[in-house]
Parts: sequence; C-alpha cells; structure tokens
Amino acid sequence: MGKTVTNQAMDHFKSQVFFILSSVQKGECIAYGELAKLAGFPRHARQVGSLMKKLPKDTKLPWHRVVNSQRRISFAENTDAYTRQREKLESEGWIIVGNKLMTNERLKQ
DNA sequence: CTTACGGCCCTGG
DNA sequence: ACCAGGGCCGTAA
Repeated sequence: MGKTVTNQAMDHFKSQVFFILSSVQKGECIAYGELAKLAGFPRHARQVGSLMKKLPKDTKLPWHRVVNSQRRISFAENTDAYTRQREKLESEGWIIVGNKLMTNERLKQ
C-alpha cells in the first residue's frame, strides 16, 4: 500500500487545499481533516495545519475559517494567534462559547 | 537512518 | 463535557 507520497502529489495536495480553502465563504468553517479529505488526502489533517502555519501573514486565504473537528480553535487561548482567529470569526458572525464555534440563531452547533 | 514535532483526529473512560 | 492515549504523516534536524 502506498505509504509515502511523491513530491508531485504533495504539490497537488497543496494547491487543492488552497483552492478548496479559497471557496470557504464568510460564515462557514471547515475542519483540517475535512479539508485534507476533500483535497484527496485523508489522514493529512496535520499537514493542512502545517500549510496554514506557513501562510504569509497578509494572505487573502481565509485561514481563520479552519478549525478542528470539534469546531474549536486549535490554538491555546493565551496566544496571539488564538485572539486573531477568534476576532476574525466573531466579526463574521460566530459566537464562541467555551472555545467552540456556534451560530447566533438558537445557539445551535 | 532515527527522532521530534506539529494550527490534527478518534476512541474510550 | 473533559481528558488521555494512540495513531497519523510530512518535514526538519
């Protein structure tokens, strides 16, 4: 079973991740693993995290709309990164309770 | 070659 | 709802 992945495949993975991420609209969010799977690389959630980390600070991509599978921000609460992401999400209408993203109406998931 | 380390995920308790 | 433990897999050292 193909354990490893070629460099070319990784390049494809990256471009797919960026492409898919660019289609995530304001008010939506997506999980790392979900993004990886949609890109055609299940089990590569952490690699998605790595890509997000490497994005230039002025990127146009909605990196802040990427959360973990529990719909939580994947940064420690005392960090700047956490604050930046949280503010962006709140400005897009999310209510964040106990570090978890919720929609306004009825506070459903 | 081998460790260590992530913007993670899933399952059990 | 919270947490620990194991698994995951590319990248850097």
